[in-house]
Amino acid sequence: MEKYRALGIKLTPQRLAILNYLKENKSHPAAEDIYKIVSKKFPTMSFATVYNTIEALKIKGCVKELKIDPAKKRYDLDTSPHHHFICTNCNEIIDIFKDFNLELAYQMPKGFELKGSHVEFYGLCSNCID
Amino acid sequence: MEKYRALGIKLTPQRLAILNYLKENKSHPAAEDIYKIVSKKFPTMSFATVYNTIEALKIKGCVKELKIDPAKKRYDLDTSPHHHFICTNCNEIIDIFKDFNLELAYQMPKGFELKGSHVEFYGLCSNCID
DNA sequence: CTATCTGCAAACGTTTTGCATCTGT
DNA sequence: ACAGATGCAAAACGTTTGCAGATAG
Repeated sequence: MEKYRALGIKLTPQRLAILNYLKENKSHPAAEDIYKIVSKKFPTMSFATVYNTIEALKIKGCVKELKIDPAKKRYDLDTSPHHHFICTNCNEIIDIFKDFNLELAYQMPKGFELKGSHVEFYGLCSNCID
Repeated sequence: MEKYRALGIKLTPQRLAILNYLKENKSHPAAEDIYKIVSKKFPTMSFATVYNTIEALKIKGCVKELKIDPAKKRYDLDTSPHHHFICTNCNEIIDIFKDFNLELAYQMPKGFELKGSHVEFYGLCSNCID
């Protein structure tokens, strides 16, 4: 937690609750998921605070925004490079930690600067397969 | 064009213009881009028609919806399997035709059914690199 | 002829914003 | 003390919907 303070992020009780939720929850929640849970503890909390906190974390590079779910942005506290599987039925996202060396496998055209890559696997998760 | 009629899609003048635009334009346009251009020819055309046409094409598998741009859905008339590079500055998307054999490279956990994958490369395009 | 499409406007869900008040450092 | 956060409500944005009238096949 000192890590965040050192980055110049003010640690309000609401923010601590959001951070705790993100740490304990690897389901890559959307803003609404965060709001639903954290507002149980802070009933007056608003969406603005959720978005504001995420924005602050994003700027400091402490949160990644996932583009995998077209309906809403989802967030990942784990900023280490990894990939994702998304269930086309229930939209559950699971992490995939494996390096596919794609930057080596593909040579960009001249004049482009390749910074990274992300693989999205899709299919059915074990809950949806029956 | 007969291809679409055969699929049971009615080819109205608006739809023909949308299809032509998508065919001639490989920039993976969003609904608004389509609307802006096609409504020059059909000034009374509405967004509903753009979305309706895209929906019809999607259902028939003639268009893919890209999740690469978090701000808005973008569409691709090329439904053959391929990947994308997105410029983190201007959001230009370019096609990458190469098979990385990712389905073979990664074994999903038991109980999951892997259907496919998509790689998103990101970085700076040649226009934004200076 | 009729199933389907168009165009308009209103509704929707998510995200952003303005602003007065409050609070962590 | 004060930069920056909160909470509220309104607005913005892309997308979806309902419906009356029009049209492709």
